Parts: sequence; C-alpha cells; structure tokens
Amino acid sequence: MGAETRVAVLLPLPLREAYDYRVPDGMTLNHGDFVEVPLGPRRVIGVVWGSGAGVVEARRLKPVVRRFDVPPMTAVARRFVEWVAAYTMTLPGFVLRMAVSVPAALEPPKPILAYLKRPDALAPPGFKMTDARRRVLALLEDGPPRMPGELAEEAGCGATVVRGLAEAGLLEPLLLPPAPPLGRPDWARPGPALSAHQEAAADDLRGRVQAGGYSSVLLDGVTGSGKTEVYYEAIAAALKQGKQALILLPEIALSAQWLDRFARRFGAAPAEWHSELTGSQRRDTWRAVAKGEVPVVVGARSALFLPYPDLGVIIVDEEHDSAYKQEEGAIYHARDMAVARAHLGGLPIVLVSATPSLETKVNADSGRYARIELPSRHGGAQLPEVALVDLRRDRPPARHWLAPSLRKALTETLAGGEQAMLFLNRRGYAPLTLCRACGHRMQCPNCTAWLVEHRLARKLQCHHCGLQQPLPPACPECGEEGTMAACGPGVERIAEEVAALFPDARAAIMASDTLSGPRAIQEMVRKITDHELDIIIGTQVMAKGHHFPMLTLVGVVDADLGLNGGDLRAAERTYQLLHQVAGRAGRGERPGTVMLQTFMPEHPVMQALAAGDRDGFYQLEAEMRQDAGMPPFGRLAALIVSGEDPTLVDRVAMALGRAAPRSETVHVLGPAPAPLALLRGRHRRRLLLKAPRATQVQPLIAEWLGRVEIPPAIRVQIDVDPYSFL
DNA sequence: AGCACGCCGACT
DNA sequence: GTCGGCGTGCTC
Ligand SMILES: [Zn+2]
Ligand SMILES: [Zn+2]
Repeated sequence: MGAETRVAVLLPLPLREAYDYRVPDGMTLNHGDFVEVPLGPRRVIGVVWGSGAGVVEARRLKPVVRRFDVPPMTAVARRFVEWVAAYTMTLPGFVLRMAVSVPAALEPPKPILAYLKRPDALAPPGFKMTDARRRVLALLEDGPPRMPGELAEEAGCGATVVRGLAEAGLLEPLLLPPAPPLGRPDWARPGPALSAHQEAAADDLRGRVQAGGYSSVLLDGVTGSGKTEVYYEAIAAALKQGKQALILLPEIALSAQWLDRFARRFGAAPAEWHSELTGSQRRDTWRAVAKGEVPVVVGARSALFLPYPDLGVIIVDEEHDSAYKQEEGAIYHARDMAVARAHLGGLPIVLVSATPSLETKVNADSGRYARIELPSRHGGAQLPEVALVDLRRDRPPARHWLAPSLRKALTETLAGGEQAMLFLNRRGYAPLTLCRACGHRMQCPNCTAWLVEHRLARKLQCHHCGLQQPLPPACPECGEEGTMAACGPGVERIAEEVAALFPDARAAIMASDTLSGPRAIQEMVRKITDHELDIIIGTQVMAKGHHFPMLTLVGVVDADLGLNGGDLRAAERTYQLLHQVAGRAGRGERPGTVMLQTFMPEHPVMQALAAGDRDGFYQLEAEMRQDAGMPPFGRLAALIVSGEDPTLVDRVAMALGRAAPRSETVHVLGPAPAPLALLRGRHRRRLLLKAPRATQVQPLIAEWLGRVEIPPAIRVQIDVDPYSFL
C-alpha cells in the first residue's frame, strides 16, 4: 500500500460494488482516504476501499480527481459499513452514504467574513448617511470585528444596511479563522459522590474501558437509581485514555436538560447529533469528530456512523426504545448495530434501561452480556399503583373516551392541586372521518390508511406519506353537507373532552409533531415543573431524567393498543410506559396512580401490569414468545415487495412465495398484503421468514432472491429482525 | 442516485 | 417537422 496505481473506491451510491480508479502521478493514496472521482459526466465523493480489483482494464480507468484533506476513514469504520451492509442486506454504498452524510465537511471550512470600521474611509459621492447606517458604524467604534448578521442584529437593522456600508467601502472586510470547536469535556473534573452500589458499578465499567476489548453490559436499574452518573464514569475513563465516547439516546430524550446535566459533570457539553441540526452545524461537527477534536458525541441512531478516530466506549441509553429501529431507507436497529460496532472496534458497550428489551434481558440472562443491577437509592416501591379500568362496564359516554372512574380520579387530583397526564399514542383529533349519510371513509389515495383529522390545523392528514388536504365541507362521495363525522379519539379530541370537563384546568398537548428539538422539549418540561399546567395530554412520555413530583395521576386512554394485533412488542411497550410513568410521577410518600383503560382486564399481561410484577411480566412475555418461536427465541426477516402495478407486485410476490426456502425449521409465511398494502402510491406485499435463533438468514435470503427474477419496476426490501408489524 | 440515450404524442 | 414525456441502463 502507499504506491498503488489503481485503487477501489466505494461510492455512496446504490452500486453493486466499488469502482476502480487510476491514481494519478504525484498523488499518494491510502485505504480509507476520502477522494473525489469522476463518474460518468459528474464528480462524486468516495472512500478508497482497497486495492484495485483489476476487472476493468487499466486503460479504461479514470483518474482520481483529488484527495480530501481530512483524516482517512478508519479500518474499523470501513469494516463496520461492510458489516451493516451484509447484515441488513443493503448495498454497501447505501450504508456508506450514512457515513459520509455531510459531503461539505470534507472541504476545509471557509474563513468567516467579519467587518471592522475603516478609520480612513471617505463616503463615496452620492452616499446617504441614515440612522441605521450610523448605528452600525457606531457599533464598530468599539468592540471586536463582527459578522454581518451579528452587526445587523445588534444595530436592529436589516442585512441590506450592512451590505450597503460594505459596498460603499466604509467597512474593512476581515477573514477570521473558522470558529474553534467548543469547550472539551474534562474527564479530570471530580464527579459527584456515588453510593456504594454506584461506585461498584462505575468501577466495573471503568475497568472494562481501561482494559479495552469488546464486552456488552446491561446496566439495569429503575429511574432514580443513578444509572447516568455511573455511565458518566465509563465516559471519563475513555476520555482519560484519549479516546472518544458515544452516547446514543432516543431523539425525544435528548433535551436541553440532559445536555446541562452532562455539562455540569464534565464542564462542557458534548457534541450533539440529531435531526434538528442545521447544515453548518452538521458540517462542523462531522469535521471536528473526524479530526479527533470531539471527545464526546451524544446523538440519535445516525451518530453511530460518525468518523470517530478511536472510540473508547458506547453507551446506549434507553436501550429498549423502539425509536432505535430505523425503518426508512436502510433498515437497521441502532442498538444491535452499536453492539456490532463495539465488537469490531474492540470496545465495551453499555446498554442502559430500567425496562430492558426482552432481547437484551435474554442476552443478559444467558451470560452473553454482563449485567449490573443498580438498586433504587431511595428504596421502597418502584411501580406506581396500577388500576385497571374495565371499559366494558365502566363506559365513557358516547363519543367520549374517559371512563367515569378516570374522570372521578381526575377531579380529585385537580382538586388536590396536583397534576395529571393522559396518554394516547394517536396524534391529531380523530383517526377516521366518515360520512354519516353514505358511510364513505376518508382514505389516503396513496396509502392504505385513513386520513387523520387535525382539527387545530383544520386539515386531514396522512401519517404515512404526509399528504394534507382541507376538511371537505361536503361528502366527496354523496355530496351531502354537514355529514362528515369524526370517529375515534386522538390527543386533540381528548384535550377537547378535558376542556369540557374541566374548563378551568390548564391543559396542553404534547405530541411528537408539536415537540421537536431540545428547546421545545425543555420548554414543556419547564411548564410542567413550574406547575403552569394541570393536565398534559401526550402521545409519548416525557424525556428521561425529569421528575414531576406534583404529577400524581396518569391515565392511559387505550392500554389495549396493539395488544391483540400483530404487534409483537405491544405488551413490552405498555410495561415500559408504566415504568416511565413511575419514574416521572409522584412523590416519595405519594407514588402516584396509573389507570389503564382496557377492554380485556383479564388478559395475563394486564394482570401482571396491575400486580406490578416485573419478573412475572418478563416471564410471561418470554414464554409467549418462546412458544411462538418469536424473537428473541427465533429469528424473523421480512421481504417487502413493492411497485406501482399491483398485478406485477402480486406476480413477483407469488413467485417469491413459490421459491421460498422451506424446511423442518425454516418457514415462510405469505405473501400477504403488507401492513400498509399501499404506501406512497406503491402497492406492497410481505413475506415473513421464520427460522430458529441460530440460523444465518442472510445467505438463505440471498439464495432465495437469486432464484427469482425481479423486474426493475419492482423493489424488494429486506427487513432483517423486523420490529413493527403495523 | 444521477444522467444519459431512446422512442412515441402535441406544439411552434 | 421539432420539443419533450419519462422508461431502461450505465457509470470504473
Ligand atoms: Zn356521503
Ligand atoms: Zn398516505
């Protein structure tokens, strides 16, 4: 290596393989280098993946255009891309695209333009001095050079005023070096005093980080057991060794409070990586990470693919959270990929949860993962009191959704000056709108889904493709006016019911589409903490790390959601919800009450939840999955066949069904209409492969697909370890 | 993923 | 007669 004349370059495109390029004279390339190469008529970026394979004759090779001045992609990172591609059965280039998500970061940062006053400047003829212009010049009389945007803001004028002055030659342009990276977290700062249990746990993790090498640990403890302080010590240990630490968090948990808490421990905030970042923030962060200037990154699942030079530890907080499953584009589970990343990089990974996923719990039980249990620091009861509300007997009034017993509890809670939360995982006002005259249902033209009414926005909306349309004044089918009726509840409708029942209560909706970014989450937390709200109606439970002592009642409007549908993890999610509520709500002496509205109170899962029986719940859940041969005791993979022509989709799906591998232990179910049989205008059929746990499903599927001709108009997506069945 | 080439309908 | 629709196919 080093003096190669041809190299294989992997491009972040859905191509079958890496392409060979000629290394021009005077250029030296190493494996992992980021390069620009010609591709057809255009130029694209890529990564030197290895030595040229030599299939294409040398004289046909195009030369590498240039090498970018950034540290090369490490061998571990490259192997990770290949591993993810192989595991998820996506093209390597597609996975690489996640690792080079910010092409602009490869270019050296542009110097920043700032202005200084020109002492000798004379106004050109025709120049008019205005108030705004005078204010800008006055600002520059003292103080440092400032960027045009800053100047405009401080002077309270538009950007054009500054530009006008610059064009008139009254400002001295100055190119400042790009902003230095923000403060670095300091591992040497003394941490808080830890309890004996925490200290023992921290010692264990520190030891693993210092020793290096792969290991997986489940850090299991209820909210309030101090898990975060414990994993901070693992991070400190990694930083001490000059390595980086990555903390994965579900997006909703990445609040401003979380960042503040980290900053209090380490003296500086970590670098953030989530969907709310601007283009320039992404660029600066990516580049700084690549250059080893960022010791700690906290982020959502895509942070896994950042260019860490030498990762020392990975923390997956809230490891059970289903937000780690990426369903669009490349389909992968970030928690599982993180474990693979740790394995490849030879470093410890810590999976953190108060309610571990069954997968992780089984791994810990079997000894594949180590387990550290943290007892509650406060001792005593952990689960709140759980009451089942039997909706068959305790019925809400027609077209209302809160049962009399829940209403009564709300009344008492509010009378006592305490707060309540109502939980319903349905955005909008009503999930279905139909015509009372003819029965016509408002459906999305592109998806097999009802249009959801959003009354506040005065729109019907498809939650799958984003289609929006105004509420029709008359039925589009029969033309009758005033016959369109909302069916079923969403959070907006619950809010309406609450407003009618408790006109004086201060209520607010907290939904994933109304709360985006750490700032919005922080504001909501503040309102609850400062008791500016009495009732919160939410689609999800608030971010971790918050405790609301005045919140003493939580009502789950529909605890059955998905429990008897095909959703494998519905029971787990309800259990996790209860636990989160327990962690957020109530005071020491008043732990709070959770009321679960259900049509099947006798269901064993409901009974286990009501009894607060953690072990019983997990055991029941494990037995059910084991009997059904479902994960984590069996393996699943889904094939989604999609295309615009339903007949062709059916034909291909049938052909796949006929060619399916079948044996004593491997079964293929389907083809059946996929959960969303029509999505964004594409018809979908699904085949489900079920195999014993130890089966390597990828070669099986590859062989299977090889036996069937797939026309170009048809796409076959593979979801290894499918998560949602909805 | 782009961006070409390529073969059939309505426009200057 | 051209302009342009986007259906297949290639890019080292
Ligand atoms: Zn009608
Ligand atoms: Zn839709």
